[in-house]
Order: sequence, then C-alpha cells, then structure tokens
Amino acid sequence: MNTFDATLAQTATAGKRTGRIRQKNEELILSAAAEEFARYGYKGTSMNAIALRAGLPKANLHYYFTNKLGLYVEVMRHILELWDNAFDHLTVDDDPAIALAAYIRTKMEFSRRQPQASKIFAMEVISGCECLSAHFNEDYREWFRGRAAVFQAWSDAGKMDPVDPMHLIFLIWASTQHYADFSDQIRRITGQRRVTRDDFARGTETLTRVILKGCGLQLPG
Amino acid sequence: MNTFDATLAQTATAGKRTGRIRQKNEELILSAAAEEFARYGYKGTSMNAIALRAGLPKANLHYYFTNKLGLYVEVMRHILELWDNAFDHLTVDDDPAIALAAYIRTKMEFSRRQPQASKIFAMEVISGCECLSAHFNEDYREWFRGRAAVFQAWSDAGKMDPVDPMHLIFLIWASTQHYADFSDQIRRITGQRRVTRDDFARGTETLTRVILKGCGLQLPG
DNA sequence: CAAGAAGCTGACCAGTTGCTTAGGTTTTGC
DNA sequence: GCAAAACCTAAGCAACTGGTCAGCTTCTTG
Repeated sequence: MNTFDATLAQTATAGKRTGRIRQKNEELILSAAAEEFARYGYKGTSMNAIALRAGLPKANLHYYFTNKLGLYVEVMRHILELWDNAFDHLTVDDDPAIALAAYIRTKMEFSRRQPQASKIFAMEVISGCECLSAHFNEDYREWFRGRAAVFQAWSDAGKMDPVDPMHLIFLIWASTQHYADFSDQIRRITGQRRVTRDDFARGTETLTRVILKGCGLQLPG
Repeated sequence: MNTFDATLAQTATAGKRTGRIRQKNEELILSAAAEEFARYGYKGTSMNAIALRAGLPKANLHYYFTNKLGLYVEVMRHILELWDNAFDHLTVDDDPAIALAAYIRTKMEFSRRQPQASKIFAMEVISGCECLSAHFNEDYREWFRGRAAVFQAWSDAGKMDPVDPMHLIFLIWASTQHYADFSDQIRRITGQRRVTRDDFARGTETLTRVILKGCGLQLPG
C-alpha cells in the first residue's frame, strides 16, 4: 500500500461523521484547493494560499484535512470520480459515428465546465503521476483494454477503418482536454478575454468532423 | 516593458562576454533547471534542487543568473527558439498532404526528443502564461493568422475539405504534444518502463492517417 | 610572472513552508 | 440547560525559500 492508497483510506473513513459545518467547510476548502492546485501544481501550491482563497485561517485546513497531501489526494479523488464515467457509455452495440460524436461532445463539455479538473490532472501527469501511481494499476489497464476493444470490434466488423484504438483514444483525449489545459494560449491567440462558448462549439464541430471522417465514419444527423 | 522583456534584454546583453567556463556552466545549469521546471513548474522548483541536480553550490547559480525568474526566462527562451520554426515551413505552394504529414512527423519527433521543452511550455500555459504574456503579443497573433491562412488557402483552392484552420492547428498541436506531456500516463497504460520508439512510430502513423483523411487528403507515398 | 579579470562559495539573512499544540468557542443531543 | 462533541485559531516550531556578500581561488593576458 503506497502513499496514495493510505491517505485515501484514511480520509475515506474520516468521512463517516459528516457534520453540517464540516461538510460546508470541506467543500469550501476543496474548492479553493482545486483552484490553487490547478494553477501551481502540488509542490507550487502553499497551504497559506489555499487558506487565503478559502477565507479561513490556515490552522483550520489542518483541522479538516490531515495534511497537504491528504487534501491533494482528496481533490484528485473527486476528479477521478467524474473522469472516466463518460467513457464507460461506449459499447460495441452502439453506432460508432453517433457514439464517438457523443463522446467528443461530452469531453468538450467537460473541458468547458470543469477546466480546473483537467488542469490538475494534466499537472499531475506531467509531474510524473506520483499521486496517481495507484490509480494507473492493473485494474485501470484492464479497463483501458476494454475500452480499446470497443474500437477494435467496430473495426473488425467493418464499421470503421482499422485505426489503432489506443492512439485513437489518445487523439481524442488530447484534442479535447487541450481546450481546458491550454485555454490561456487559445484566448491569447484569439485575443479574447476568455475562450468563448462559440470557440468550444466550433472546436467540437471541427474535432467531430475531422476525427469521424478520419476513421471512415459518416457524420450523424 | 514587462518582466519578461526586461529580464530577456538583461540576459541578452549579459551574454556578450562568453568565457569558456561560463558557457559550460551556464549550459549545465540551464539543463538542470529545465529538468526541474519540467517536473515541478516555476513555483514548485527550488534553486536548491536545481543546484543539487547541476552538482554546483547554490550561490554559483546566482553568479551566472541574476535570479530564479531570470533563469526560468532563459530556459523558456531556448524552448521558444526551437518551437515555432518547424511550423514556418508550411507554405501555400506545398502539397497539403505531404506538408501536413511532414509537420505531424516533425512535431512527434520533437515530442520524442525534447519532451522536457514541451512539458515546461505546457506547465507555463496551464499556470496562466505569466511569463509568456510577452510572447503572445500582436506579432504572434499575426504569425498565427499567417499560418492559419495557409490551411484556408488550401481549402479555398479545393485541395482539402473546408476545416476551421485554427481548430485544426489546435488538434495537431494537442495530439502531438500529448506524447511528450502525458508520456507518464501512456507508459503506465502500456505497462512499460517508458514510451518506446515504436509507440511514437505507431502514434505518428495513426495521427497522420486520421487527420489527413479527416481533412479529405490522400496519404502521400 | 604579475596583476587584473573571472570564477567560486560558505555563511548568513529575512521571509515562507507545512504542521502542531494548547486552550478557547460554538453546536449538538439528550 | 447542560455536558459532550465538534469546531476554531493565535502563537510558535523546525525546515526550507530566494537571495546576498565578503573574501577566497583560478584563469587570462600583457
């Protein structure tokens, strides 16, 4: 059992007693922590900065969370819960074009509405996945192979071109998460104050068109 | 003139006198700094960590570089020099399929050989481009529009499908840089010690095939 | 070979880091 | 309405942060 597992179990059991105030403040702290971690990564974020953003004294954070790592792990846990669910909906029986278009749309919506989650995840991976090492275990690899198998089945059935499933998944992940992680580059290129809803719409449309056609699929609807 | 410009000019003029020892040590420090910044970002990296990696006393770093920001800016400058050159080679007169395939290949080679540069850039953008704010100026936007115009011209000439140039560029950047920035996730999914040359080859092949076909282009050669 | 330039670094500084503790206040359940 | 549980936080800890500086050694050059 590594650091991640240990801290996870610890915080999980600690969550038994959920006082009203506790729940409110934990959410407040987690939210502030997410914003800081998304911008500065684990090492670059200070407990003081989180406390200031949350509007609470620093010592209060240590009342609710054992330590900085525990807080970080909890933030990461919240993200991972949402993260993979959307992908689970793709099944062999789906129509590839419709399912793929829906998945791209869902990922883009996620980038638009939860950019912080994507950024924290990105920073964690770039930094070497120290905290996520437990997440990327044999179970995860099994899950990933299952997801890739869906694309493989579609190819084998002649429903789409024979495209390496793993790299196709990377292509989709990279191109959609880009709109969250690199939003600052995008808004500076477009010269806008922020990436607009319209940018996301056009991005979704372009990605869907290029990727689907690139896999030999007809645009649905 | 902002912080970036100021520090840039400062270091540029300071580079006039290039003693033999100076050049050797500056490279040593820049290399060590790049590794640390790539993993922990600007705020998360300490001068001490860089010094340890370089095998030099901390005070020595401050002999060659005015301060932490100056060192960071210098690292970033080295990256930006390489960064955009490959993209400048695409011109309207090129054959779209050949040029695009070559660009994807070049970007993937860059991800394979200079993953640190990509990671530092990614971290900087995720962190809000504070240091790059000077880089993403009107000149840069002009340059970007020029690059996008190439794709637009190809579309207008009927050489490829009418695909939004900006989002196509983002698609290529995201999917290729992914192999550098997210290499740790990839190697954990594949269960390997590191991302292999073969992974890069298959990735390049998949990206080229999907993106070109997705733009209505025939694979060259 | 001498003297000035370049290179080097231990010791130190003020400020910040994550975290603890002791002793308080407020809320809750009976 | 009272005791126990939950909640709160000022003050302070050792370790570390970026950065300075005085005085040293090594190199270069006439």
